[in-house]
Order: sequence, then structure tokens, then C-alpha cells
Amino acid sequence: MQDSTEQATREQGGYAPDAVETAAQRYWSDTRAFEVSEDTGKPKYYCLSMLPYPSGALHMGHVRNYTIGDVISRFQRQQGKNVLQPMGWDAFGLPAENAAIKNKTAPAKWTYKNIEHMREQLKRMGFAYDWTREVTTCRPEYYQWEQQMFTRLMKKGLVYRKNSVVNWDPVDQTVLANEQVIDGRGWRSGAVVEKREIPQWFLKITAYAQELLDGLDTLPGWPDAVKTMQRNWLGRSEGLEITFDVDGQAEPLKVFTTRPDTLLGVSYVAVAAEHPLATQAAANNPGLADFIETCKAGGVSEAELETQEKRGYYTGVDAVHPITGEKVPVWVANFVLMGYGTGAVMAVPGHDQRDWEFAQKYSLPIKMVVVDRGVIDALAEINRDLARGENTDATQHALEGGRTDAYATSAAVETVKSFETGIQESGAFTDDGFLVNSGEFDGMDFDAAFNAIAAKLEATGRGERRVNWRIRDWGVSRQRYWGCPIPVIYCPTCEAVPVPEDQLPVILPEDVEFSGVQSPIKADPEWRKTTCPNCGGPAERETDTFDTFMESSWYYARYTSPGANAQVDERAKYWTPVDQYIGGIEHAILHLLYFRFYHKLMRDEGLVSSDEPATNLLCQGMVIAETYFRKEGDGSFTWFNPADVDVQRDERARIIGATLRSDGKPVEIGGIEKMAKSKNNGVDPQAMIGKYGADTVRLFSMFAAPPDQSLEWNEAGVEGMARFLRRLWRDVTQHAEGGKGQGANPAAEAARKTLRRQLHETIQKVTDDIGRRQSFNTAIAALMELLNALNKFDDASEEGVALRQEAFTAVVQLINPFTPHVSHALWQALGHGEALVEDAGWPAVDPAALVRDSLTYAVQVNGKLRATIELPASASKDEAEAQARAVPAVAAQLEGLTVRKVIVVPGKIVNIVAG
RNA sequence: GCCCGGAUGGCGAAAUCGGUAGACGCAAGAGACUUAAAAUCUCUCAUCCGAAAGGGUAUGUGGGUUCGAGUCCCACUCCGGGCACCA
Repeated sequence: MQDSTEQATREQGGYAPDAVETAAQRYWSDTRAFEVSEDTGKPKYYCLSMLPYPSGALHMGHVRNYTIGDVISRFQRQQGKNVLQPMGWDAFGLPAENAAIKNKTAPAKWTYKNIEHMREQLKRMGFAYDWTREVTTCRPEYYQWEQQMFTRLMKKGLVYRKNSVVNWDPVDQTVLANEQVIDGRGWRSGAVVEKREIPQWFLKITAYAQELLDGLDTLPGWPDAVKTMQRNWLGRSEGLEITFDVDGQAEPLKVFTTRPDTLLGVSYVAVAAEHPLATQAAANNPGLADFIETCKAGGVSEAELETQEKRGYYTGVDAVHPITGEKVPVWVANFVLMGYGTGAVMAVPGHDQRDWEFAQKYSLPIKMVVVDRGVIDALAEINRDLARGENTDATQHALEGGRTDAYATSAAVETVKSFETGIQESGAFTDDGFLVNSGEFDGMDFDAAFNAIAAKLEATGRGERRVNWRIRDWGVSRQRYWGCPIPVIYCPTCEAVPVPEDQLPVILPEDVEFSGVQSPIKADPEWRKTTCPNCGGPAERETDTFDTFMESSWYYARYTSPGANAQVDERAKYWTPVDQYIGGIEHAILHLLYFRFYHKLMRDEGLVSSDEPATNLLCQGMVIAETYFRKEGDGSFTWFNPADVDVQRDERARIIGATLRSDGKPVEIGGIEKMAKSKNNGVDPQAMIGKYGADTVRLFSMFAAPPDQSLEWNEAGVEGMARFLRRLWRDVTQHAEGGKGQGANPAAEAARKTLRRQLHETIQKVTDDIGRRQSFNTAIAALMELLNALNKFDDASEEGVALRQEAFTAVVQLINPFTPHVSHALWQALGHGEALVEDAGWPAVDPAALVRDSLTYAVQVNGKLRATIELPASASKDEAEAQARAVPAVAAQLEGLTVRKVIVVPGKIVNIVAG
């Protein structure tokens, strides 16, 4: 054992990752290095990574996410900040139920076991977490405060109950998650899924819609892509709610439209299958009733609804156009959703593509009521002719479909006719334009028509200006066991009553049998039995649980207040908002919107004092890897892990094939995909740490790609990082053996001056790359370049050694956020004592070291590079031009040409334009 | 279907505000050291023409703006993320 370790150490140039990492981690834990408190004179910095779902083992996505967070945390600590970096477990959720069915174990037991394992894995990575603040969301100590908040929101009127539609598996008699619906069928039963309405609890996120929208403008530290997606998701639109009377019915039909300018082009009205008008009309219309029944097939996800074939059925009922008084048919259409707006839409096939396709399919009229500038001008010309009495007969003749070429207005007529033909035959004209065929509104543009039509409808009580939102209220009910119980009691006399605070928490039993068919708390009649807090009569508990997004919406606040006998205490106001939040882009909308919403709910309860939960957000990309497979005789695929496959290359290093190591026979290359169990291309972080050490794994995951892009795992690349760390270790320890050197002016000699300039340029770049740009890969590349330069620097003088001491000290500090264990050891080797390198600070840039005497100019002729020249930093534009033109290669290019223009960008480029 | 991204050598990438495309790393090739292997070190490495000097072509495709475009604009192709019950 001893021998093999020593041999391994010698082979690796003295760098033994295991020993180095164990020692550093022991030091951090013994000194409680990352436990923080509020009472300090330093500025606070709260760095938060999205908490993991304890699925069983850490995967590379976690490693990447948490390494980014740790790099930022350690960097900020080196800047002198009081840094909080916590960790916890998003422990409720569907996978625990699935595992419970498969392994015949309770979801709680499985979850706690996974947490134990994954906590050890995180500790092995050396992340600077304050573990005293760990939260586990499935514990009553955590979720009781979520229940308390919910009951308070009930009393505030921000919670309500209404029917909403879910995926129903008619065979398993259970509600399915969208994920469990595959091609419209239940994933276990294979039965065609149905839509079913059940009562559910909702949080009024729409009450905060405007604030959630406006708040995006106060978040310069969030990616534009995320803000744009949230803006579109909130979907604020200004329009008109228009009332159509319905023939033979007292109840009118309300529709919302953002295009009231097209009102005169309405040729039908469409309602959702669940709309009361549809139900009523179906009562004595078996065909319609059948159609409504078929609309119930399939799942409820928007992707499924929006891609299914658009179908409809005439109700036999007509509505009355609010301006013309004409009758327009009312259809039931499968693309109209009861959950959006009023569950009814007016259809304008001429100016909406979906309405156009529907009209084509069912032979409904298509009317042109909006035209572009060219057409409105042509119509004006025709009207002028008609008014003057010129070509009247001919123009009329042409408009009615006769010859147009012989007359003065033929071009204008042709313009109008071809535009209209386009709308009839090719597709809707959906741009804003000018109104035609709209009576008193003819000739108006979008804004004028909007206002005029709104005014007219408002005057007759048939229209109302309204702001409509795409976002719907947050449905928080789930018909599952492994979640936080919803703290409500149903009483036959008092109806739904919130559980009083002194009776909270409502505890979820953990020691249960779980078959998967039904939630144990739904199956157990005893659990739900209780008494009404109002009247004391017999009552029943709610057996639904919360959406797990509820827990992940406020965990960041709980980290600030460990042990508090409230949701959070005053400490939350010190730590929040989060200074840097890090997580996957897949959370851009749902989680990050609920997270912002819940922060505002807590603010309005006086728990936090800011308007937004996080000032900066970094969304990291996925971790991907090559896939390899064989197609078996029965048509199935066998996927092989990249670790078990050898790749063959041609003489130019292009991949030409791959073989399975165990049998040497070829396998197919399946392309690069997100690491997933289904494709067996996941790389186990544990194995990588065991082989190379945590620092190497951390360094590779930060070097191989910028944080917001996908990262391809490549073991050869990991080896490259291990090589780099071995070199660093060897260079620093060899230097340290030779002493620290001395010398007042290490920059007196040219090579020393150049090296010292590169050192300080590197300090500047790494500081900017980590602190501002979050460009970790280029920061590491700059450190590699500096180490390469240090290797070539062979000045053995006292001044040279002193410069090397300055450089290695800076390198160890600069690389510390990425490889803290190596830095911890090398900091000691350099004679800086045992103190944590984070608290030792960050190297400062010496501006004097950055000064350059000369600058390189690129010389271009007509934009093509012909030479580079070195000029004194003080050179003027004229001098630069003269020097550039004097270069023989440039002069040769200019031979016989006339110089037209010369562009000189000081310090960069001279471009001579000649012809 | 809708919303949001992305595309640069054999590969991962760099080029930060429109100014020398390919830094850094991987892979590959040649060499040194070694009995040998590993490790380590040195050199070559976008592509085409050329002995070389040098020149041409290149940042998914097609256009445009500009003295100058990977970067800005327009149109497209392909790939990825999200779409409210996966987390």
C-alpha cells in the first residue's frame, strides 16, 4: 500500500491529489472555515446554486453547477467579502414515488439514503459550503412554514379553489404528470389519456403579473434570454373584450382580442369544448356531443394541444356581430382553451393564420378588412378615377373580374385584386395595415381603428378596453403522496377552512406502504379524519399535496435563518437578496418566476425587504457526451458507456470507428447527447474524482467550455488538466526549494520586464474574467499561458528568483477558486503559512508593470492583411501611415494604384484603401 | 405549433466596444530521454496552390451595410432548451 502510493506520487511529479485534498478538506472542516454569521464589518455576498433533487448520486450537471458556484464564492471571499454559500435538498417529488414502487421501499427512506450519499460526494468535491445551514425540504421543520404561509395567503385572498383540467389515466384511475403521458397515452397502462376536471388550489400569481413584468427591468444582472422568455410567458397584451349576443340566449358571449381593427372581418366565433355554451348546445345535438367527447382524448400539455390537428364543429347557434348586426356562426374548436381568457375567440380568417386554416378546412368565409400601404394607395387611385368619372365603366368591369390591361387604372386594380386573391388562396395577411370593407372605419390605421372601434363598442356597452395576460394562476395541488400536505380542512358546514397556525404542521406520514396506485394518505381514511377548527364538527383533511416548486421557491430564504421559529427571521434581511444565483437554463421560466413571485409574497409579509430575490443570475449549459450503441437482432438498441469504448482515428485524427473494449468488436457512434441513463453516456463523477482528484475534475469542468454553453465530457481533456496541475505542482515546489530570492527592481532587465508585464496582465485578465465576465475558461487559459512563460524564464539571479516568487504566489492565489486544494498546499510550500488562501486575498495589479513601449499594428491594403509593424507607443497617426506605406510588401501591393483613403486606428490597424 | 438560444480547424474552444480569425487545451505527427514502457521535454499542426518567397479560400447557407463583418441587418437551414403535473 505504502509503496504503491509512493510510486504513484513519484510518477505524478510529486503531486498526490488524494493526500492533498484530504489534508485541505480536514483543515477547512477543523477550522469551520466556511461557517459564516451576520455580525461582521465586511460586505456580505450570498452565492447560491440551485439545490439538487436527491436522485441517488451526483451527476456531472451537479458537478458543473456547484463548481461554478464555488469558484464565484471563493473568488468573492478573496475580495474580502463575507460569503454565504449554502446547500440543501429539494427532497419531495415524483422520482421517489417511482423508486418506491420499483424497490418496494418507502419514498422517505429512499430519499434520506440518497441524501446521505450525495452529501458525502459533495464534500469530496471540496465545495465551500456552510453545512450548518443545510435544508431538507421534506422535513416538517422546513415545510411547516410553507403551510403557514399558505394559510396566511388564504386569509389574504391570494388563494382560491377552482376546477381545472388534468391528465387522467382511465385504466390506472390516476392523474398523470405531463411527463407520464407519451404520445397521448399513459406511460404504464398505455391507455389513451383523457382530460378530466377536478377542483384544485391556486395561488394568484396574476395579481403580481404587472410587478413581475416591471421587475425584469430592474435586473441588469440577469441574462436577456431569461428576461425575454419571462416577458413572453407573462404575455401582457392590451386589447378589447367584445360582447357578442347569442341568438335565443340571455347569456352573451365574451371574447378577448388584441386585433379589434379586424372586427369587421369576423366570419365565425369559436368556443372551447368545455365552454358552457358548447355544453348547452350539445344537449340536443348528438353530433356535437360526440365531437366534444372526442376533444377529451389526449393530454393537457400545451405542446400537445398546439400541435394536434385543428378540428371544429358547428353548434347550430349563431352570434350577432356587435357592429353590423349580422349573424356569425358559433363553432366549438379544439384549439380554444377554456383556461385562457374567456374560453372563446372571434375568428378573422383573413388576418389570422390559424383562423385562415380553420376557415379553409370548413369552407367558412374569408374577408379582407386590412391591407398594406400599396393596396390602400391603389384603392385611392381607383376611387379618384371613379370620382372624376374617368374609366368608370372600365374600372368597374375590371374589379368585377374582366380585362384590366387596357385601362389607365389597370395596375392599381391588379394590385388590389392580387392582394385579395392572396388572402383568399395563400394565407392570412397578419401585419398591421389600413382598414377596408369596414364602413365608417375605412382608411384608418391600426391605432386609429383600435380607438374608434373601442369607442363605438364602449358607447353601446359591447366592448371594454382590457389588459390580458398569458400567464395563468399557479395551480399548486398535486394528487400525490410524496409532497407537502396542503393545510386545509373541509367541513360540511364551514367548507374549506385553513388549518389554524397552532395546529401546524400537518405532518406527512413517512412510514408507509406505497403501491403506486394511490397515495397512502388518500387510501387511509383515518389520516384524513379531523374536526373543523371553526365549528368543532367532524371534517376531513385535504389529501392533495403541494407542487414541489413550492419548496424550491423559498429555500434560499430559509438558509439565512437556520433554526428560526418562523419562516425566516431578521437574518434574512441581512443576507437577501442573493448576490449570485446559478442553475440550469431549463429553469428559465417556471422555477425562476415562482421564485420571484414567492419573494414578493414574503416581502408583503414583512419577511424580506427587497423586491427581487436575486440580483445576478448565471444559467449553465448541459453536460453532454458521445453515445455508442449496437442494434440487436430483435431491433432493440444496446448502449455502451464511453468509458468502455475505444475510438479509432485516421491519419488526420478524424474518428473513423469505435470498438467495445471488452470484445474488440465495432460499435456504432450515435452522436453527442445530454448525459442520460437512457443512452448510457453518463460519466460518473465519483470515478473521475477517484482517478484524478477533485481539483482536476473541477478545473476541467470550468475549462472545457464557457459556463452558459453545453460542455462535452472528454477524458483526454481531463488528463490534460491533470498534466497542467502536475506541472504547476512541480514548478512551484522546485522553485520553493531554492528560496524566495531578493531584489528591489525585478523589472530592470528586458526578459524580467516582459515576464512581469505578462504576470500583471494575467492578474488583470483573470480578475476581470472571473469577477465581471464569468468567463472561467479564458481565465484558466491565461493562467496556463503564464505558467508556460514561467517555464521558459530561466533567470537564476536573485532578482529572477524574486520575480518567480511574486509570480507563483499570484498564480496560486488566482487559481485558488478553481483548485482550492492544490492552492492550499502550494500556498504553504511558498512559505506563506497555513492561513487560508481565501483570506490571504487577491493579488493587485501594478499599473507600472503594464506599460508597453511599443505596439503592433496590422497593415491592411483594401482590408487584407499584408504586414504587421512594431511602432513606438507614442507614434502619431501620420507616422503610423508613413511606416505602413514604407513596408516593401505593402508598397508592392500599392504599385500602380491610387491611394484613396487611409484609416488609422491608433495602436491597432492601418488600412490603406486604393484602387 | 409558440417562445428563447446556438452553429468558428480532426475535436473542445478564443477573438470582451465592427479592427491581425483560430489564444489555451485535446487529438495527431516528428524528435529527445529511457534496456523498454509510462511519465516528461522539444518541434509541427485551418485549408488549397507553390520548392520557397508568397498568394488564394475560410467562422452553418444566401443576400446586405461598412475602408473593414465571426461580431451589425434581412431571409433561410440544422441542432438544443422551455411550453404551466419531470425537477
